[in-house]
Amino acid sequence: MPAAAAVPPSIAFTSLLYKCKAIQQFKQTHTQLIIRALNHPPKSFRPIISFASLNPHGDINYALLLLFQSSTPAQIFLFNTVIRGLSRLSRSHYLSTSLHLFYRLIDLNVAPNNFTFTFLFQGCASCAHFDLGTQLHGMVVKNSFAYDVFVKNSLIQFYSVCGRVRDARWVFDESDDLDVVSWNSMINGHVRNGEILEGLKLFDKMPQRNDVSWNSILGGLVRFGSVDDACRVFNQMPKRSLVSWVVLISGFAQNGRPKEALALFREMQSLDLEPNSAILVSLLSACAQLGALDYGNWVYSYIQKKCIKLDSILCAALIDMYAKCGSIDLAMQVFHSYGDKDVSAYTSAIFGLAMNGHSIEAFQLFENMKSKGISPDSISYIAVLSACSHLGWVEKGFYYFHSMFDVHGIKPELDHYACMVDLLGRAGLLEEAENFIASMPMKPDNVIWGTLLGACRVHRNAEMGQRIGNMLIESDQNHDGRYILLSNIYVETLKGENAEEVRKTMRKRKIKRAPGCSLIELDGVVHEFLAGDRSHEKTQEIYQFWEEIVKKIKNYGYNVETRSVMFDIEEEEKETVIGYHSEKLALAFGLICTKPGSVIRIVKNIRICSDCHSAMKLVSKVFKRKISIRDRKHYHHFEDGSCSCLEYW
DNA sequence: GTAGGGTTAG
Repeated sequence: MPAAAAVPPSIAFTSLLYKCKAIQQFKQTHTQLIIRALNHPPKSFRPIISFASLNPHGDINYALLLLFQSSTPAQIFLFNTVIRGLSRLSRSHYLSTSLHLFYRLIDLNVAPNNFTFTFLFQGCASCAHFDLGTQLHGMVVKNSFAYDVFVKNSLIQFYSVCGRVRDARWVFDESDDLDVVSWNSMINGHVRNGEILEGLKLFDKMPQRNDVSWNSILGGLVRFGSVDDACRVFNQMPKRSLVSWVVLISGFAQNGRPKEALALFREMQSLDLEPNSAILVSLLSACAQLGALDYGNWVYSYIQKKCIKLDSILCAALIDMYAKCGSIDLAMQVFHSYGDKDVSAYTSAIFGLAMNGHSIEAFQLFENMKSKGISPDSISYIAVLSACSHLGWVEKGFYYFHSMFDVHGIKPELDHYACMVDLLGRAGLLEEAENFIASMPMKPDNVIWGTLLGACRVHRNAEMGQRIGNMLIESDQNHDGRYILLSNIYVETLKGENAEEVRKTMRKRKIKRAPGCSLIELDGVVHEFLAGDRSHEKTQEIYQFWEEIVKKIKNYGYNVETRSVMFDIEEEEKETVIGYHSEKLALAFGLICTKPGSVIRIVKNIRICSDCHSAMKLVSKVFKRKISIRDRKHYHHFEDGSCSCLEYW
């Protein structure tokens, strides 16, 4: 035998276990240990239980098994390690297991210590288990572990997460040995509960600030204050960490300011800072909002180049970006190439298929997901209901709506009801939609009524439209879109006077109509057009070319359709206004600047009008171009004279 | 070969 045999294998393997970094290495060593040492020597328990409990690739059940199999006397250290691992998993059944271990310790006459309580409070915080946490707090006070600053900090965190900011503050105020983490936890407690001013007050009083405190304030302003205030704080910060960039970039992306998100990222790049996956998710969301496919492609290639792990969030964001940029094929390529599909990857793909006019495939994917044993969640139901809506499949919609609770125990929320109202409304079943709203177990919100109002317009129901429209503009006076909808319903049902009344009210209340705006990306630069816009550097060319386009498509039967224009302008002017709708300018620009045969992609902030819709169909035929337009609600892929929406919109 | 906490993320 070689000289190494002199070292007893159990000790040799135990020391090897400490050195393992990767799961494969750990498993191999572990297997060898079991084979060569015939069993787990007591000394090997610590590294194995630590790895199994705490490593992301570990196995908490294995740790539990070993803990209970051990014939040596119970050691508080090992119990604490497993409780710590359980707490991290943030699932209530794991929290019960932790509690079970805690009582077992007491049964065995082993005293829990300050570590035990810290980990238990972390578990209570991650499951927001208020009752259990307060009971344990009582024990902590009795055992005077409450003097440990770690225990106190975990209590502050626990109460804050449970929304009990007063209790958290009580722990904080009672203590005289606070450290920087206590301050940060308390500031964050105020901020996450919407008490920004309290958070700021504490921030001002803080003896020393590190970047975590700044980031808490920054995050609070993004969530509950304003992104502009957050910007000001960002500019004042003595030192920014990666988290600061994450917060502000995602703040822009989530508040409908995608261009600023991209601009801030550019600034970050100029400082040679590398983005993490949270930033990439925000960039993808910004690209999705802008329809910026080239930029989105760049993000994807960056992920591949830097070998950034494609987790399920990043994967879902990529699928969403491609789908919203009109490239459903690329979206599905990402989806299929992703090995570890979870419900969010499926949901993004189902949404993407539905929104791009492939509802049948969306249903198939939903069924396919279930057959793989992945349970649909509340959001995936919204995706599949929207697929029903795109096809006008009312019965199927109700089938899914009922199966949600009956089969999967998911209670329908406002969004699901809104999908159903949209489905019924678009299918022309307006009264059924109204009855459905009346049957809701919760109070319908304005989004639901707005959905029905939209359906009233599509189906020209002036009576119901008037009733609901008036109710809506009174209950939410600042929403410009609903005034427009109502006045258009009047115009289209030949009730010009009523329409004029709506306009008057709008003027009196100083409500401005949000301008229609279209975006088109060219070589990574996003160009923006408003209706009748003359600010683009190629304006002259664009307008001239549009005139040529109109001449050509008129030969194929194009007639300017002015039905959906405001009623209070002359017929001739209507033609001019409608003639230069933003998507037409973007289209002309796209035709001038892109190679023949390439796809033209446009994103519009409001819904496309019927005149633009028929013009696009003809252009796709006459100029032999695929045109994809994403409007506020739907996708329109125009090809050879027809549209993927099949006129159902 | 006995450890622990605070900020971000669809």
